Amino acid sequence: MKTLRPTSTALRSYLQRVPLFAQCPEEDLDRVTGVAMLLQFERGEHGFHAGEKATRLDALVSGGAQIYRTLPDGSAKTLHLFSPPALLAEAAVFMGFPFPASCQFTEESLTLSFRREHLIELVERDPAFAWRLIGQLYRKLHEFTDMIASHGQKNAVSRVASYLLGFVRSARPEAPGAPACVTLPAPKKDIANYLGIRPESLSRTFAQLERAGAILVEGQSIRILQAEYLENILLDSDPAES
Amino acid sequence: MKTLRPTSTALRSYLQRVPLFAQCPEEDLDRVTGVAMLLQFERGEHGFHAGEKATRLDALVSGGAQIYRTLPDGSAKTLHLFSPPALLAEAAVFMGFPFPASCQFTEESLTLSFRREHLIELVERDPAFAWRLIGQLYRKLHEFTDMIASHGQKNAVSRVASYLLGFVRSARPEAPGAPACVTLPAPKKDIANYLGIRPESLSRTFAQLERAGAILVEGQSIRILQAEYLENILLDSDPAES
DNA sequence: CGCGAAGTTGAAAGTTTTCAACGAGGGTGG
DNA sequence: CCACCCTCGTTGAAAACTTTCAACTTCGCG
Repeated sequence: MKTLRPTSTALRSYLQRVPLFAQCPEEDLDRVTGVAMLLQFERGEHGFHAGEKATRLDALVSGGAQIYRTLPDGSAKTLHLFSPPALLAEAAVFMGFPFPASCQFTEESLTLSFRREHLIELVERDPAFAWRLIGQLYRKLHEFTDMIASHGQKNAVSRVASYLLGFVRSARPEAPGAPACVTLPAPKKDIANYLGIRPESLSRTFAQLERAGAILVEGQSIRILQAEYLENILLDSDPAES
Repeated sequence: MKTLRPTSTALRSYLQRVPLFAQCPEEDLDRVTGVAMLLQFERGEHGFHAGEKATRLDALVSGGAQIYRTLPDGSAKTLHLFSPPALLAEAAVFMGFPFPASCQFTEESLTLSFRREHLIELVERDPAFAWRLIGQLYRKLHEFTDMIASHGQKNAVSRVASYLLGFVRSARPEAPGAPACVTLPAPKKDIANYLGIRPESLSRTFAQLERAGAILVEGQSIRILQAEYLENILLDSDPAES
């Protein structure tokens, strides 16, 4: 981890992309800019470990990160894959609790970080900030809801289809007919872990969807040729029917 | 759904068992008691449906409820199984958003319910209340985290063991050596759905654990004879080893 | 008493995991 | 600059597991 020394205006432009701060009044932004730090992490480095007391809030502004938990048998389960902009473990930080899971950067990353006490001060000064925070937590709860529902899908193909469509839906003010292009937020082995399947199964599933002409895999980026095909997989496990 | 007319003191005693209100100052409790309703739901009845605007907060005080989502293919996935006392969809209510999932009572149940506007008023009057709310959301997030990690477990036996141990750990100020007794919060088919397996698989898994002498199944209640055995399943998929 | 839902059990079918081998890419050191 | 090594990804075949389908039992309730 390295602490960078950016200009104040650079900090400010990063700050405006972070969900929780985006709608803050100018006055708060000024105050926050003064206490923000810009940190750099290398690929594989940890942001925090499960059990540590939360004292700092990291906002991912570039790169990628994953939240994972170590299971009793020693293996790791990825709970969340983050692409910027994203807040990492905001709930634990605000409550001052130990982190319930660990955070590792899947690529070289930059975070905008704040010490806990500064944030608490901010909440107490601005009641609307508390509501924004609650809104963020709601959003995260909602994401987990989606994730658990996805994991409920019977077979690997459905889970992968569901995962890919998640990207198509979220980032799409573009041409509706054009083939959307998705860049995976982490190496495929991590994606597989997140989806609850083995890397081999993910590979086979991609190959299968590629043979069907639904997608085109080019390293870490995937072109969605027939979103319709993927949707049919979710509707019924036989996409050829419709 | 039926609206009951309990005495004010009865309401008050229910209220004190609800997490969010338990630590409220007397003054707030008085105010809340005045606007609380006691509702009765029959088994199978819905508390709310996905997509409806959240206007009322239900706190489960007796019975049981499940939160589920309908998947694209028409099947339902149980996201949460609640035993009293529990808050149902508090985040959606406070944010005034549509419910992201549906709520159905798995047994005849009683809820202590509040209209949204009354709660908003309460938050604005008492800033500490907002923190309690954030704490609740944190707890729920944490639960989801556990749940996703559990679902990551490879085989059905591990998931069931993990599920059972969850009860043992949470409700256990009792004798450490004595066999703990768990009452399932819903019919087995719903438990199976929640665990992401088929009812048949759950049945077989229970039978298997019973043959091993780890548990004793008596209808909806399960006696844990060897918690140690279950823990070993999680440590390594071969409990006989240790 | 009898119906219907819930639960149990068996056997076959279908998926995923596991194990193993191999190829491609990136980074390091000679 | 190239050889080497290690990780990641891919592919095949066998093993393990869960689901599916079907029949049967149990339980609760009208």
